[in-house]
Amino acid sequence: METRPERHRHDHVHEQEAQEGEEDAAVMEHGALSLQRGAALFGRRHDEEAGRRRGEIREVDFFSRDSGARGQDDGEGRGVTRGGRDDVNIELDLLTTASAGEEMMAVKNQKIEASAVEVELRRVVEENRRLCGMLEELTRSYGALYQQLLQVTQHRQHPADLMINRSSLAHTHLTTAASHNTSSTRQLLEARASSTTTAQPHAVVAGVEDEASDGAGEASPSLSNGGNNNDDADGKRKASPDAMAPPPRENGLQAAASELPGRKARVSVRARSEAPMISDGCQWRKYGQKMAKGNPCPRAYYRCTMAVACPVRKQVQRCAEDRTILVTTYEGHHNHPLPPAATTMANTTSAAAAMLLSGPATSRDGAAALLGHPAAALFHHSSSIPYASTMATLSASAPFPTITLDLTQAPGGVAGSGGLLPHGLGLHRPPGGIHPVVAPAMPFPAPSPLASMFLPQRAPTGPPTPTGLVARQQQSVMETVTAAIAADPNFTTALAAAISSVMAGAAHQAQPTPRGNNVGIAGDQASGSAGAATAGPTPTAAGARAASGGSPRFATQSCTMSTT
DNA sequence: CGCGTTTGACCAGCGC
DNA sequence: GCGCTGGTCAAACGCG
Repeated sequence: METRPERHRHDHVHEQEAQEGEEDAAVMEHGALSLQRGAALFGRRHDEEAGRRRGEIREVDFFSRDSGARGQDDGEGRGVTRGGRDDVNIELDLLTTASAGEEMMAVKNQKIEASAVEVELRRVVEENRRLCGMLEELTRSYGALYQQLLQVTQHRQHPADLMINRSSLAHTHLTTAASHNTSSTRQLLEARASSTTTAQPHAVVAGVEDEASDGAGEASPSLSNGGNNNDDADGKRKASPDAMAPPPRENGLQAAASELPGRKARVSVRARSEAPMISDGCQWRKYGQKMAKGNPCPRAYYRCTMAVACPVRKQVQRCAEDRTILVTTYEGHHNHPLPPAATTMANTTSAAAAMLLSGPATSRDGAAALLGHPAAALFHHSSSIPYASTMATLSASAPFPTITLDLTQAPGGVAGSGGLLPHGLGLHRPPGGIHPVVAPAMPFPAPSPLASMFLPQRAPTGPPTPTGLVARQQQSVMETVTAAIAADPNFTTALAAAISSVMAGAAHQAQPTPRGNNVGIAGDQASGSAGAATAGPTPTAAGARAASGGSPRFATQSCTMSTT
């Protein structure tokens, strides 16, 4: 930092020297950048050397024997590095003048060497950065594979639950370089494909595959599968972009998906927010608004506009019971590259949907069904999630399987829409208020990183609130969590990893980690969605649109997952 | 003028 | 078959 000005001065000086013909051709050949950097390094090195020799040489007639250029150079360097100690600088230059020819050559050689070292340093730094990235990716892939191994183990213990999270597997295939040797995984995929005749969430599976194809081909329109799956009535959208989507692949899963059009997964996020919009990294266009039955607040319909034919849609509606709760429902899978923030959310929702549909949810047996889900097994297996001992949901007659991430429950068991039992055992009542469910509780530091994922991008009015500051302070934790989620399409797995990470991070940051936050499975009929997420409109859409820049208060400090 | 929102109309699914 | 509801379309409108 402090040497930067000095470096610039040296660069400037040496450029002048070059222009004045005092630099030989050898130095000039290194180009301006190398020359300058090398000169800068040399300047420091030279100063140090001069300092070591300080006291050995006492002559003071440098200026009288050197060129004007050198004098200028010395003067520049002296000002910065020596703090105005002219004697020191003089000694340095005196040393140079003692043996003018040889010293000049030595200096230039040192400059060349310094520039070479600099270049090498930069190269190494770049390589190190690249390796770090690779290591991170490998770590993520390893974690994903490990969690999937746990799932496989669990599946073998429970043959009835042979439903495999195809999405996570596919994702792993895409993201892990060493995935080509996961024969067991492929076997499981085969088994799953052959078992599509069972009452499985085909729509979700198809959507998952779509996500996989996304990973394979970024802008692959194959996501149209997701669109088909998501469209409960394909014929109803003759003119819609979804209808333009290619037909389902010959894959049996796809065919099965088309056979069960109503089986489309949704992921709903309930967040307590006074802000009209929440940020999920995507761009949305409102295409409709309806008054939903039993809710005075209108429901807004949004479509992803990041791609022409992106099938992802989302619904935004405020909770009838508590209008401070914003329910955002995602549906479908993006067929285009997403920005990191959007990718995180998309992966999260897709993974949640995959988990939901990959389980025996069709039985609608409630708790038993979800308890049999491999994801639930993960919770059981995870020693870092002491409260995740139960996954239950009561039967909900929702037309679509929906998994709800409830971020509205406050720490300490104070719930926004539903109460929390001691130790985080939550009783979540969906907006519809029809199906209370027992939700497993999970410790979360406050504010919840998951909630932070939905940090609002706009606020109706007013300056950033303290909550926003807190959120920024914990951005690193957020990033850790979101990265963990994004790394694994299996939402439950990722969530477990995220929670563990958060807990560790919270301890590291010496931040309080109240255990009032929960992650549970519950029935929610009010919302659902899958895909990417973003801003949510409010009943006051116009005001919401106009408002921006603020940081609405997010009291979301817990996460409850509910499924229907 | 282009883009996004609003809003009434239309369509399909579902229950009675 | 009818009505209700959810979801979507598309013309009208507003804003920058």
